[in-house]
Amino acid sequence: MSQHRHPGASGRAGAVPALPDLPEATVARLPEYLRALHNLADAGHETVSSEGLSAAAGVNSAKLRKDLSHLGSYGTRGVGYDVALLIEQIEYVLGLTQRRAVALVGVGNLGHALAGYDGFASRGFRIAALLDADPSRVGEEINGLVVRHVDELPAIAVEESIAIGVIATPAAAAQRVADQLVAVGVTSILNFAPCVLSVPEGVDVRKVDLAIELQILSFHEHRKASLTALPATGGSALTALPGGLAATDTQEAIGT
Amino acid sequence: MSQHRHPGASGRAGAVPALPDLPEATVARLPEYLRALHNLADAGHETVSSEGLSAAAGVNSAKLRKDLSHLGSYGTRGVGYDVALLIEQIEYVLGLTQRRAVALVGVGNLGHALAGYDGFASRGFRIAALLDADPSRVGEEINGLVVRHVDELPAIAVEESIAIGVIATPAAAAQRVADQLVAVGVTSILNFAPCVLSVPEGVDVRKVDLAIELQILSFHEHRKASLTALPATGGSALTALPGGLAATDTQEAIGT
DNA sequence: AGGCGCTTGTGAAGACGTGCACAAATCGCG
DNA sequence: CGCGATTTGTGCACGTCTTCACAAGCGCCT
Repeated sequence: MSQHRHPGASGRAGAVPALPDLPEATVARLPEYLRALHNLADAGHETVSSEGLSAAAGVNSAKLRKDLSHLGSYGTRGVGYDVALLIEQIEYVLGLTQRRAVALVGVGNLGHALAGYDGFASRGFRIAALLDADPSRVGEEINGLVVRHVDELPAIAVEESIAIGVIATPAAAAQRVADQLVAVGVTSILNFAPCVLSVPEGVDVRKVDLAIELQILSFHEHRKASLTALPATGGSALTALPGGLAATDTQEAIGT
Repeated sequence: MSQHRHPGASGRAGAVPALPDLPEATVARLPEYLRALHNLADAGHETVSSEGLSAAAGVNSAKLRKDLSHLGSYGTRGVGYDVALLIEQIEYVLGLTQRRAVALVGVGNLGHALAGYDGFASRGFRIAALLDADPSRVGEEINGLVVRHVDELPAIAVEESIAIGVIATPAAAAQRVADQLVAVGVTSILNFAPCVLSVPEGVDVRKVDLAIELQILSFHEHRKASLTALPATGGSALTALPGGLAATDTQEAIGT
């Protein structure tokens, strides 16, 4: 790409696209901010303070300001952030200005649901292909897309320009699919199969395991149960917990 | 930490086993270890070294040892860990020794898939109720369970002892459902709706947002693209990256 | 124009997580 | 019985993330 002017332009002579290498923790929160911003925009807000936005996104306001400061100074002191401008900025940084094609492999139970999930399209992704290794599933039409055989992947990768692969197969098949995706040049994979994937350097894999989330909750349940079973150390032990139970990823008691 | 207290048989000597408050990062990895251990057990292994297990789980071996050390000393120097014993220990700590009842609210696209997902049952969870607010969906049978109206929640919470609530509704309905779950005593919620939930203190909420995962991958795609587009500053900039691209949560190039 | 209230952006400190490197411990074998 | 090979458990240093607290900047009102 040549000079990719930021959406909002905003001067800064010939500034490079200059994706500042954001902290990973910040990157993980940007989509949340983006969603909150869209909600605010729909509600008619033109500007929002860090306090307001952080509340809508469920994070600490200082954290939000620091996160946003990493992508440049797009706020106005005494006023807040311009909602529309911030949306453009975040979408640019996240690479959402171009609609990315997603190949979904495995149209079983979960794959079916993913194929019909609205959230993808509304966030700038386009499911470009549905694939499965089971011949009996090939040909089925889901949500306007016909399921094709996974061996057609090379051809499909040429037709559509696949940017991201989603694996929703059983664990036993996941590694093979990953290899096939990598072979056709896919460098980002979202893995729903409960297994570890081995991929060459430069390929990013994110994993989502629904059962793991439940197990983490189970731990906290177990822990809470064992705590309430202890009448000792005064009731304060339970009510005075500042945020000790709070998990890194777990949103906690926000109050109203 | 000298006296090993086995989950099942151990004598529950008045005092609660006193779950050592594990670092949250450790808790999040335990389920992964558990899965790897089950695989090893199925493959006939009786013991496993930290090196072997960490490879199977896709983590650093030192990290694994430190994680396991938090739950006590269950390894044997020079030998490794007893697979069966470690499975018991982790399952105990995670509270999986008792099968927990899960209420799934929202049987739309995603809810349907979750209702049919094998991974829950095989990990010690039991979907005890399917609920929906849409009367036209009530009565439908999915995987042997009949969908009931969400207003029946109080009754159901008494019948079954619901430990965890799963929200798979549209975002607009999620907060109301969360309130209903909290009202019947649920203190752990897994939220698939793309919104922030507000819950009272002591209630744990974990969120899974499929679109967010894709957006994070999109960022890395965008970043990789902008890097390869820059021939300047010597090729070293690209090849010399030690692990700079590596994401905290993203598994990276494990090589073979 | 000047002051005042509000909000951003950031320095600094602390909490947390990670990974190296090594001492301690165990087994098997001669 | 002792020795070496092996592997766990952990002290320590380093990097990342979070949070507080506050100066700098902006707009509005008088």
